[in-house]
Amino acid sequence: MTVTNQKVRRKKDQILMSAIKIVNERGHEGATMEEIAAELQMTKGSLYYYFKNKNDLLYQCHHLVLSRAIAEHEDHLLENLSPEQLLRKMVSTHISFAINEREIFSMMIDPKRTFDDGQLESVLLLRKKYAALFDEVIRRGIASQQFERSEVVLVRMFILGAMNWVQQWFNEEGRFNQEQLIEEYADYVLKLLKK
Amino acid sequence: MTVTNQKVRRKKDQILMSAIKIVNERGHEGATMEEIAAELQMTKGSLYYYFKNKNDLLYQCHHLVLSRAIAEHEDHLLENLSPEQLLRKMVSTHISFAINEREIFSMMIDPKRTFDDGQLESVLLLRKKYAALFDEVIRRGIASQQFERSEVVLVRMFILGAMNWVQQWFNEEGRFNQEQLIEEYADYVLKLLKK
Amino acid sequence: MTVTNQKVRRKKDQILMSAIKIVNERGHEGATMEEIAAELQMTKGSLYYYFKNKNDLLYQCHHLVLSRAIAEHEDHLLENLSPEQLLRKMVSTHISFAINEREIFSMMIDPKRTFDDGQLESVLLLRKKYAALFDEVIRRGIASQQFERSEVVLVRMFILGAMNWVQQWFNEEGRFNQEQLIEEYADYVLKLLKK
Amino acid sequence: MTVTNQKVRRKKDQILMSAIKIVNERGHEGATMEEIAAELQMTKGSLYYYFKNKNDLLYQCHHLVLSRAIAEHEDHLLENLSPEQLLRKMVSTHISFAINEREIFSMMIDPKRTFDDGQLESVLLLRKKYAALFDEVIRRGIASQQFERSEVVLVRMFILGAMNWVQQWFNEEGRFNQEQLIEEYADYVLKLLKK
DNA sequence: TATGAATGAGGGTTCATTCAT
DNA sequence: GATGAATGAACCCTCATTCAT
Repeated sequence: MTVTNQKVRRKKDQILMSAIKIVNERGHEGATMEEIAAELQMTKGSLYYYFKNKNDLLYQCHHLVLSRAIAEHEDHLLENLSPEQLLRKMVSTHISFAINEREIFSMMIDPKRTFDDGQLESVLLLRKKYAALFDEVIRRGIASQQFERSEVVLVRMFILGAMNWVQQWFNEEGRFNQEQLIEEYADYVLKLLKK
Repeated sequence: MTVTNQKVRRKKDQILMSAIKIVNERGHEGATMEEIAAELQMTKGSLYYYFKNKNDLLYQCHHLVLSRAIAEHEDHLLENLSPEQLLRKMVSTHISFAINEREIFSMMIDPKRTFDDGQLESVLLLRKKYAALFDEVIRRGIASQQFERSEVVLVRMFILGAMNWVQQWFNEEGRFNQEQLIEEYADYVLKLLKK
Repeated sequence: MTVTNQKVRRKKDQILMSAIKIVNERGHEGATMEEIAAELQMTKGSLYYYFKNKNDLLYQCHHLVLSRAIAEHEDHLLENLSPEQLLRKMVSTHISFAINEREIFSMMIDPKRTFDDGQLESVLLLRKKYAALFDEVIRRGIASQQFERSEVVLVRMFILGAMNWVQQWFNEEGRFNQEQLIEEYADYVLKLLKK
Repeated sequence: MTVTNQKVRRKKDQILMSAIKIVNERGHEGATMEEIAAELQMTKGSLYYYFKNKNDLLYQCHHLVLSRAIAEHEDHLLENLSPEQLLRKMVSTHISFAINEREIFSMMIDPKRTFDDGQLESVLLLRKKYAALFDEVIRRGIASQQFERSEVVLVRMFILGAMNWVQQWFNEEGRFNQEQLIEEYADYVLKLLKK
């Protein structure tokens, strides 16, 4: 990759981070190209040098986020842990993303109304991949007879939903800190799954 | 209340129903005053006779839906059921609302972005009341030693999150229908809570 | 037709005239909705109450103009004149339109790049109708053996082109006035056609 | 001229050819500097090394095309042909340009809208020269008593208009090909002029 | 009460143009 | 000579809101 491409890549990433921040503050309809640009002391027009249009920008935000989370989960999968240990790590990763990269993760909501066909396909693929990681662990647990047989897809949805919701209310100053929250939630998840 | 006021009240309700429908279809940013009015064969301008502005209309939609859900839960609470039976009913009510009043209900997700201060206070109050209903049942279960001791607030958040998330993916044509979904989810909830 | 519809109709016509004027001065790409509105002391946004978008406005301009010209030609056709007399009248009408309603007529130029499929079809139909009026007269002349046999379509194109071009250069203060021009051009046309 | 200047000259010509092509495809408002540059695997910015601005580029396109057409006509004038033969050749040249250099040639239609004062003067001069070539032939024909006496300017306008119009409708796939069209049109022109 | 009509602020997008490197 | 990057003005269009009737 040329030096130039690296610079473009870095700039694109900056814009993405800026966009993610604004979108999270204002919602993806409330976020304007103007604001996203202003965050980086650029002008609206400049964004179009890097992204085809607002939708494209939004799409790439989404893509970036999901990719990172997937990568982290995949690292865990390579570590050769028991299903329970593995799942605890994944819960931790997921909730950490949801809280600490709140801006990023909250974009998981409602792609169907936002993206066009080409983008949607790609996003849906990535989401499927993300979900599959959890399904995989759950299936391992069932196979090793540590987890109860169940509708894997449904229980995974249940768990992901519970964890995603954390962003809506979690607040560092509240009664629980992040670690406690994660531990507690991991317990819930395992109680749900184990025999 | 005068006859006139009754008529106004009735019209307001019609508008709310129309608004709820459109908002559920298009999202609250995608819904336009034009469409909401058209649904009732009115014109945009007329809406402003009944509601101060779009925000006010949206707020009252939200209020209405949340109130109804609360009322339904409260009915269950009066029925003198076991904590388990009660919770199953509440899960059913909640998920039904989440699916059928998709968008309006999901305004719960981020009211701070939508409502102004006066409205926000009222909404937050209603939400607190809503949450308290679940806490109440959980506490009853713990008191009767059917449910395990736990951080009531945390586990309630976990459960509500799991159920809210349903709107993101549930689809009538999928592998599970609404009833099956509810039953399964109720099982999960109870597995989580019971000793 | 209701009174209201009449008022809308009249307003629409005003806007069309305004649009025609601006488009003629600036070209249809150079003409902005802003300017068209300003001409009538309206605001940009108001135009969208009457027309779906710029393209629609442009389309209706075009349609209006052609319809009027067609109507005038059709009046002549009913008058029971000899092909030569008829053609002289049509030349007069066409050139008059081209000069006096310059703004209007110059829109006949290049619809393919401006209109979308639905509009294009309608415009093309109207143009075909317009052309057919001339073809009809030419055919009558040939049938009555006053005009020479020829490729009707081609010779009609030749004639219309010659007349349309007048708008590009004619100028009231020039060596010829409008009447002289029309008479001379009618002579050319007939010289071209007659045996 | 230095070697460098020659290279610049050659590059300028390449750009002009590219611009002419794009303008002919997209119209002079639809053509973007980006596209023109892309055609030559250059970047937008580079064009500004060779041309002051888009208008300048357009102007030079126009100038080039018009000059070529004039040159071609002048070649014919040197060939010592009869007025009729000469005119046929000129009709052929003109129509060929009108069709093949569609957009550039049709800038002839309204230069006042496109060019600034300095450019306009030059263009108008060139056009006058162009028209004069036709007038010359017509006068020769009248002088040699082959053509009928007439208002030379008017009849020339008539003829040029008829030929320019060809761009509006001619289409390679139509009933007539370019050669047939030219022959037929030449016949019309001569029928118009000859005694 | 209801509406037709108008408004204006603002958003997304395009593109000619500039300029440091 | 050439380019990458940025700019900003302008444009089309949407929509909540207003107000006279």
